[in-house]
Amino acid sequence: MVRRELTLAEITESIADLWQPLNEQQRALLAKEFTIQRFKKNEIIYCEGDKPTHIMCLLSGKVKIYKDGVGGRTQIIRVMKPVEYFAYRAYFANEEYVTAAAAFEPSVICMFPMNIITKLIAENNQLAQFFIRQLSIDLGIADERTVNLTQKHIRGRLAEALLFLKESYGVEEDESTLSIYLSREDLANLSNMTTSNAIRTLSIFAAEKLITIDGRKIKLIDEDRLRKISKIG
Amino acid sequence: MVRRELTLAEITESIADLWQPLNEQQRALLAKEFTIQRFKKNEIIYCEGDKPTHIMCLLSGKVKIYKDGVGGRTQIIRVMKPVEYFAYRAYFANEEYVTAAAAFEPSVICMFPMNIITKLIAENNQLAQFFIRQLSIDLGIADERTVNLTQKHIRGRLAEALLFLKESYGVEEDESTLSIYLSREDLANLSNMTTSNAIRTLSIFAAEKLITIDGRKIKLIDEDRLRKISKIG
DNA sequence: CTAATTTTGTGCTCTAAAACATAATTATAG
DNA sequence: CTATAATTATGTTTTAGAGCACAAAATTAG
Repeated sequence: MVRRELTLAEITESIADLWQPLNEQQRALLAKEFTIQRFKKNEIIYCEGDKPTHIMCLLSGKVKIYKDGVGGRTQIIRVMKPVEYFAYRAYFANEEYVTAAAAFEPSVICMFPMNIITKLIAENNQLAQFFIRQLSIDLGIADERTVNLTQKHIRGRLAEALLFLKESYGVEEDESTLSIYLSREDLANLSNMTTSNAIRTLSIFAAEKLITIDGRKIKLIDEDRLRKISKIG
Repeated sequence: MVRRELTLAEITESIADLWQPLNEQQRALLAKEFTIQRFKKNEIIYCEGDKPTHIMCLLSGKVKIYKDGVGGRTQIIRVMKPVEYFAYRAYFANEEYVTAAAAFEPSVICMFPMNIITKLIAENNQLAQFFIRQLSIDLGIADERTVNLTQKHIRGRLAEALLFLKESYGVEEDESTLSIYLSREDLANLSNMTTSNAIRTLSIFAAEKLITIDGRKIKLIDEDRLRKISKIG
């Protein structure tokens, strides 16, 4: 892959949510201040406890937001796809990060200093409303997720994770192979189970012809039934 | 208890977070539009699936935000104390409620139409920032909670819930009896466990002299150890 | 290419917590 | 005040899922 520089035009097209509400002067300010950073596969983007300074926009690649809990277990809280914004919550709440972020795949991230963003928010109400909306959506997802992760059984949680991955990252040309190739461990951390249970349950799903597996390639065969399994828990 | 009408002065003092950023004209608009509603113990305030129309401010009483999940189980997502705002997330996200709310105790709630609030947000940036901050804080709590509820063991979750209740609602004059008297079922729904496990674990805690129980009165005796149990999970 | 390491797959064991059963209390309703 | 229902308490059984062991396969490093 050629690592040429992205042009300003390409970037501003990508970051529309942030860019569009701004006037000329505000855009000039933002254009002057952002930086682009590249992350390798599995590279950590920020850690729990770090002080937040920048809002990040994933331009390309795939990113996980996760949290290490008790007993060496990890929970993937959400996943980011282009062109989504993340890493700003803690700053707004005036906290350190309570989560960490890492790249599933090689990723390109655009960073804007949060002090600029708060300045822009203060003078641009549409931008404020963008964040209100985004945070509200994410909070709803978090509430939903809490209940699903705590109440559903393993099969339900894994089925849900597979459908969620399809929804988030889409499928390949065959219309059914997930476009993201996760390790069994990541899949387990997404669905709140041990790695061996993720492996086992995946095998069972394959035996039941709900999916086919070929290494990390997962193909959803019977989505209706997966949806049912996810629903009933 | 006398159910006299609250005066405007009393109310505006209570709702400072919302009121304070506003100018005279905005305050007049808000004062004209709010309503006060009383809820009996255990009365439902709104249901999952309802369309959100008002932001609510709990003036007095105690409220739970909860979610019914699979298999007849319920998860208490958060609890409200005076003078906190709630029930606005879904409106901002342009969704129906994904949670329900009910009164733990007789409660008085001040309701403001959300269309007025959005109008005020559009013209008052401080108000917008209040919501950004609040949503950011709540999202951090939700992320934290997801991991605690999924990874900690029963003892850890119950200890955490007890400490959380102290922090949220405080204690009586003896400095150690929780000011909220929950049913064992509510306690279980708060800590993601069955009612019998809440009862059992509470008894064990009492036997270990971590707490004393007298009906629904719970007294925290050894907070340090409770904190340790909560921490290690 | 070979060795070392990581990831995946399966089987087996063990345990935390759910599910169930049954009293004993305590509220609530008529 | 009594009857009914709900809540609390405890004991027992069952089971979902964690934990562990080990082998096979796939990556990665040298």
